[in-house]
Amino acid sequence: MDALDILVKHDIKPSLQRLAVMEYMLTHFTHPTVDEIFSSLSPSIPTLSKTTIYNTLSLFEEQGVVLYLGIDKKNARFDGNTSHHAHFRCKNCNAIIDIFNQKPEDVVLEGHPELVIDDVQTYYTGYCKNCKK
Amino acid sequence: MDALDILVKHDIKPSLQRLAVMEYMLTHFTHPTVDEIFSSLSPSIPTLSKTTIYNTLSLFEEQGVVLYLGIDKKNARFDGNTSHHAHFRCKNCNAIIDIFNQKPEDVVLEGHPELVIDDVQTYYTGYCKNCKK
DNA sequence: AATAAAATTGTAATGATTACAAATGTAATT
DNA sequence: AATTACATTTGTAATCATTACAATTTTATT
Ligand SMILES: [Mn+2]
Ligand SMILES: [Mn+2]
Ligand SMILES: [Zn+2]
Ligand SMILES: [Zn+2]
Repeated sequence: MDALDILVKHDIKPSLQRLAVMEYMLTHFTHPTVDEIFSSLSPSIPTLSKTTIYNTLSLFEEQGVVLYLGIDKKNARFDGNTSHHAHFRCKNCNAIIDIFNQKPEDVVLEGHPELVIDDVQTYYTGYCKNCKK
Repeated sequence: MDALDILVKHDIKPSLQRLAVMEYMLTHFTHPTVDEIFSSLSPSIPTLSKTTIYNTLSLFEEQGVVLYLGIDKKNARFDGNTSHHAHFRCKNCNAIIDIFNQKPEDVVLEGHPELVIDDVQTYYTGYCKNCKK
């Protein structure tokens, strides 16, 4: 399913800018920052504004087509992969790595029937292969 | 174990300000923000500076006596309870609730032997008892 | 008491995010 | 095709939590 399909399916009008951002998120599962997305798209869309990136990602997040990651203290990170997975951040190089082999934590719900849980994010912190030792 | 014990055990010189912050964290497991801590302590320590709160919490976090929580998009949150537990944030009232009955996720390590994992934080988002429906 | 080191304080700088109004683009209507 | 309404984008300015830093105060050492 390509960028256009995803946008129309979520009732998001597929403007040039929105398509570009969606396309970027579907081809870069690097959990990019706003600046990284802007810097990458800016050359091909010379009139692009950083505000549009903020607006677009905010809209995408509301509609559930991207994930907001609060794993990085400095910048917001976004993930075009909305399937259930956790994340690891290297304290040294700040890389964010997907952790797919995680057990679903829905067992937790048992203990808190009074809470309505919409989302779960698990963030690991440590050192990646290149940075350890 | 009281505030003084914890500080000396972690080689943190127990100044008046540090003791006050530590004492606050041990009696308020509400995951307070810097402002909340400052506002609460400021009356009794009139010369207190907000920078000191930042410095102190940063030192405490390095020494592992408090936990930094990145669950809140706006402000940093801190937790005087460093035992393994997850957190829930209500999208409406922004309250942060402890989730204790969680299975340890160390099973995840099996799938990523190349990573050195120092810390895990799990953040749930949704609506609390008062705010749901 | 004098000196050195550590901690605190106040103020200024930083920088990511948000607010907002003007400009542009798109769709509907006559 | 012109007009109007509406949605989106853009640029700039404001916000505000956090950090940097130098001056001051406190504490330890000689
Ligand atoms: Mn991911
Ligand atoms: Mn807690
Ligand atoms: Zn690394
Ligand atoms: Zn609530």
